[in-house]
Amino acid sequence: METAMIVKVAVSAAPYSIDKPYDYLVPESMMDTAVSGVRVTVPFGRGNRLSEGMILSRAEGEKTPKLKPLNSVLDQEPVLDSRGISLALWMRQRYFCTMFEALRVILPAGLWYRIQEIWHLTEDLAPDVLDAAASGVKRGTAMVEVLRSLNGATELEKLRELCGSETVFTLNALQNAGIVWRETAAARKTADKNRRMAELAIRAEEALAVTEAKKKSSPTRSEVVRLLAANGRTACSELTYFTGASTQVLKNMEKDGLLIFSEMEELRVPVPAAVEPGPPIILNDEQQTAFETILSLTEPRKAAAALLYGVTGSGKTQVYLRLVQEILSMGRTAAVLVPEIVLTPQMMRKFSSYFGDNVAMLHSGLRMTERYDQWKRIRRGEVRVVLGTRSAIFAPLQNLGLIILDEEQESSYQSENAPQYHTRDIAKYLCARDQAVLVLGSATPSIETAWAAENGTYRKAVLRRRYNAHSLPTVLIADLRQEIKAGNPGLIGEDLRRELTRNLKQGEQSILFLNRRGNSRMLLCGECGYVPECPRCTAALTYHSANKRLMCHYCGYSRPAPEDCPECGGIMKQIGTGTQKVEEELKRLFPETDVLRMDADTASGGHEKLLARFEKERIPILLGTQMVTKGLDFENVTLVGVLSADLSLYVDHFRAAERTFSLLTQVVGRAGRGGKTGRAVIQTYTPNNDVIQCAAHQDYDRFYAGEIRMRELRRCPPFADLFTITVSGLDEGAVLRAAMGVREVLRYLYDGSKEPEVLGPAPAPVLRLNSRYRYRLLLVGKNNKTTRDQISHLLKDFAGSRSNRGLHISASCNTSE
DNA sequence: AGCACGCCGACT
DNA sequence: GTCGGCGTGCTC
Repeated sequence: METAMIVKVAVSAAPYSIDKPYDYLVPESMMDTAVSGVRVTVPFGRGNRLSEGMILSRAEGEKTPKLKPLNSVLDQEPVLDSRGISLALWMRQRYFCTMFEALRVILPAGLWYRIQEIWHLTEDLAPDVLDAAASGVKRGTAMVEVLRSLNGATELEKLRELCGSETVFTLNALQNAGIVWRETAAARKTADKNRRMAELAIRAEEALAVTEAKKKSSPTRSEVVRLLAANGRTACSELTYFTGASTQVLKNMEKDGLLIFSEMEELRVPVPAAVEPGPPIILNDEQQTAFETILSLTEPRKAAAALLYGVTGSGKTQVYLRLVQEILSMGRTAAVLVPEIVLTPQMMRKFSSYFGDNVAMLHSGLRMTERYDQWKRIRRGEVRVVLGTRSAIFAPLQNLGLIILDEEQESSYQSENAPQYHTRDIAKYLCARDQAVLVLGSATPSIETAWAAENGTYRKAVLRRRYNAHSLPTVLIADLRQEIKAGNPGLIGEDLRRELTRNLKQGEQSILFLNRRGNSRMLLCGECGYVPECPRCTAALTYHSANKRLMCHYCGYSRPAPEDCPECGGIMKQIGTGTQKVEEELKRLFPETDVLRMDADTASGGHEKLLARFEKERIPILLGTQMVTKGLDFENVTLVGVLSADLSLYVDHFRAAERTFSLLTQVVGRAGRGGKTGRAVIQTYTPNNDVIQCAAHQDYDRFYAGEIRMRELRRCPPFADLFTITVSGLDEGAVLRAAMGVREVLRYLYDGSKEPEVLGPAPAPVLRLNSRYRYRLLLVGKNNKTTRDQISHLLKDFAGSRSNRGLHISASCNTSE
């Protein structure tokens, strides 16, 4: 038996159904560098296409003919240790993703490479010799022509676009004949889409002349040129937003000599100014007790978790700071996670004032390179505290002693795209691994966390006193049904109007909150009722006033808003209860008053700026969606209005009540944080609803008592887990049939057992997304290894079956939506 | 998924 | 005869 050095590799090209460690030979030249935790490129599949991979382990083994050698080693030293590899393995079975998908979220984006295959014509061959040889290969002559037109070398993807599906076959045949050769390059992904700029390549008048002449056939080009002529150099992302031109359109325009691209350095994220070291932290008795309770968990060096239940304004941050100080003094490290860091500047300031260079801030605003640098600093042990959002949980801290999840109930802790990990799960895993303490902080804990604290799984520490001891706001529940009876169909009822008037008179500021995501405003034909819909999704297009375009919030499709109805020629009207509509109503009611609107439409310029304006210029009314609820802390705000509390309450999701309660409680807590007592007005059509009542009284305990009963009754978390299995594809009938097939498999599997229960298939909330129909099945049971393994098998079987060609299947557990 | 192989019918 | 369609099986 001949032996050789063999490595096990997680291959990125392997989809879920065939994901496993693949064995590769280590060539002599890579003997020193090909160790576990380094990334490699490997030939994979029949065509030996190059794929990225990561070495998981290495050992001497039998040399079988099947084994292929590694192609190259990408890292000089490992980017992941064995514990990181174990984490990826754990995520793989927990989130139904491939090993490589897990690795992709664990490592910082700036570290990743983009594999390029560049094909060259053999340079030293005379053209006629080359042609003669190419004519012997199927489609060879055409391929050679294409390559010649591209100066003899180009990327595989480009050739694919131009030559179709048989490209790889033809190239391989040409390569065997010595006519072309393949270069593979692994380029660092540095291009950030926001930094790519475009400008006109020729004089504006010339460019306009060209495109205006062809305006009929290529209106988008004409739009792009007009915008560039008016604005000069513009970011490609903006061009896309304002004109609807795809990247392909822009690329083609470059090719035709109309545009040139350039890269612009993104603005540097301001380095937190050197802050004065903070004064010693003095805790009040309640905080001290909470601090000691949690600290006592660190002593036996056994993994443990605590819920820090602290009402708004009770000073949770002070407790966090003290805990981190203690952990550092023990020689260990700490991670502090927040839902959205740009909204917690006070927290960032505090952490830098107490921990200085010892703390690394990780948030989405960082440039990829900056993020990568922070990662390197953490890895080298130069940083011992990390403060950041969701993905900061993967910061490579050594000797971890403490993880804090602030506002642990926030849905932003769950990733929206595969793998749909929840930061809390990862934190639990890491704490168990490192015998660290997990602190879940919240004024409105998730029901699962509160349950675990109730039954003793978590310790519980409580802060019930508001820090500055000012009283709770006076809350008024306004009954919108009365408004309708009184013939006022508007969005702002009498009570709210009265309170607003009072605030305006007193020169105090107000915040109005529209309990709805984003800004949804549609166009509707006033005559025939036609509503423009997305051609790719089952969704109405929303109207954006900033660019006067209709856009799809799901897939990004956009087109110019028509003035007349394309069906009947009638005049198009704007409808929807978005913030813009509220703004108009406010203008009617208070014509003299400034209103600052903050939503998805206006926030592109950065909401910090808007918030700063609100505070500085003392603009009387701030109107916004979800984002106005978080972290706002303004002395002069004495009135908060919730326009329609029902909007998020009657949603078909087991978390609807929890979210609404949390949202309303936070909003109400915004009022009167200065010396003055605040007021809150909650408008609703169901004033007797328990959730709204509890939120109005800031009564979490009562809310919890009611909700936990409901969860048990309905078999929702924490009493059962909800697995969602989604089947998608282009043909609705095929998707539905396949989903029914999956149901049969599950029914058969669980026949006779009480659990798990199988529900569905039902259409997804957005049935068609990006031209794909989606049907879902629900599995109600316990998220344990057995069930996960069964689902995993099901997914693999499904993907492996011929009859499911063109269909896709995925699974997730307890996810939002 | 992505690719090659191989087996058939419709053309030069 | 050969081109290209699609069904089938494999990925170290």
